Amino acid sequence: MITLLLADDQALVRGAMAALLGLEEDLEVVAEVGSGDEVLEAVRRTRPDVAVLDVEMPGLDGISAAAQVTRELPGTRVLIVTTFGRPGYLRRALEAGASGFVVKDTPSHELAAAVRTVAGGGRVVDPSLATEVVIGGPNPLTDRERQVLGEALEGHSAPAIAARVHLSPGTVRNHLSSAIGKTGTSNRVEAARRAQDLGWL
Amino acid sequence: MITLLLADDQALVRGAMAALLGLEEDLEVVAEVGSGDEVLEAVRRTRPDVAVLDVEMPGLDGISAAAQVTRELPGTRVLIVTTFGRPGYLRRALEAGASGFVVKDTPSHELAAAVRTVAGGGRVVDPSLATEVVIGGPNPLTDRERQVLGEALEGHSAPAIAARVHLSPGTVRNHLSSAIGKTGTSNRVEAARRAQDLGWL
DNA sequence: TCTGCCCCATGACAGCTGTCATTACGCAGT
DNA sequence: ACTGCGTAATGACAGCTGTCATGGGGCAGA
Repeated sequence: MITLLLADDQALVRGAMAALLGLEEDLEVVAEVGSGDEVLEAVRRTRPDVAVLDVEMPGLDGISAAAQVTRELPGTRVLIVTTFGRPGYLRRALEAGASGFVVKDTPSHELAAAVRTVAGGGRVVDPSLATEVVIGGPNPLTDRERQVLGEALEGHSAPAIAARVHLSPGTVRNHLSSAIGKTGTSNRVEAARRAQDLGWL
Repeated sequence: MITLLLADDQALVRGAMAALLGLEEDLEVVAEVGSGDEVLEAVRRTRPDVAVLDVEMPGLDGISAAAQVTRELPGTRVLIVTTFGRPGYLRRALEAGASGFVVKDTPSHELAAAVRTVAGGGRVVDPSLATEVVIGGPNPLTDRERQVLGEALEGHSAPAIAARVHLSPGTVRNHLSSAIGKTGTSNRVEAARRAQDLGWL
């Protein structure tokens, strides 16, 4: 019997996945949580074979939670299940020690198969994303560029961003200009969107 | 026996919801589709009692699909299930003839209850969103403002938007300025985000 | 040590942005 | 007929944006 923990902020989706996996003879959902902050505690308590984590969650995101779990309780393997198939997510998930990465577009019957593979010590990776990771290469943005781009995503102006991160407006614009160049876009909004799509934020 | 159609672009979520609802004695999933374009055809073919539709789907969105269904086959009632609890979505869903509106944050066991209520001719509406609709009031944006704001959301500049919608750059800026005023924001990016959150796009 | 990279900053430039006043047309409702 | 609204356009203004050149400091690797 393979025991499972499910983490997804959308209660309906979480419950539905529990129902889906509960139909399998050899799988048992032993814990469900709705935020990344609760994952570690629940894993400590229930010691599941596999933790199925969503990336987008309030509080701690699924990838950070995966890092916690693989560091403290390596007996529990991690399978990341996410809405957004961003190459950067996959890279970061694997760096965090996740054993599998599946997008929510995949057929539902493959989820149980992925869980079994991961539980058996294997790895499951979306093939189309894997190729994108190879093509896309590593994240070229510096820390400051990411930070400033993240603020720009909210719609703040350069002077506003400067005040928030304690820099001069001119420096903010330099970082933005650099990020625009690296993303191959022509303004901060496009740059922020592209960076997010590639998982560079 | 209540028959159901499920529409959600994420196969995993769709399958999981089918599993969840399939556990209920009195419910039966008779059709599953992954895009809004397929909804009407599937409803015509299977004549379900309730169509459970996601809003965010490729092609035709869930609300437009709901309008098609309630117009052509009023015997099938529509329950909208969405990730984003935007007030404007609720308003538009009800205008489109939907009988229920549920966000994916709601507990999974309530979904079956919502389905039964809708099937019985009742209405299900998320109470917190209902109050927001009352407070928020109707969409104040004009057609042009929505159109221009939608382009701005993509990160296009005023001259670029002007070329796309066949207007003068000055006129585009006038519409944007007006939209910024109506949303109570201070630039086009914030305005577009706010408008989207309120379901005004 | 020297090179390279990241960081921070300034100044200058052309171009874009948000606002306002003003004009004009068409199309409703009164 | 008159008013109001949406649409479209222009011109002007201050301020913001993206780019470039240039300077400096720190910190790693060769």
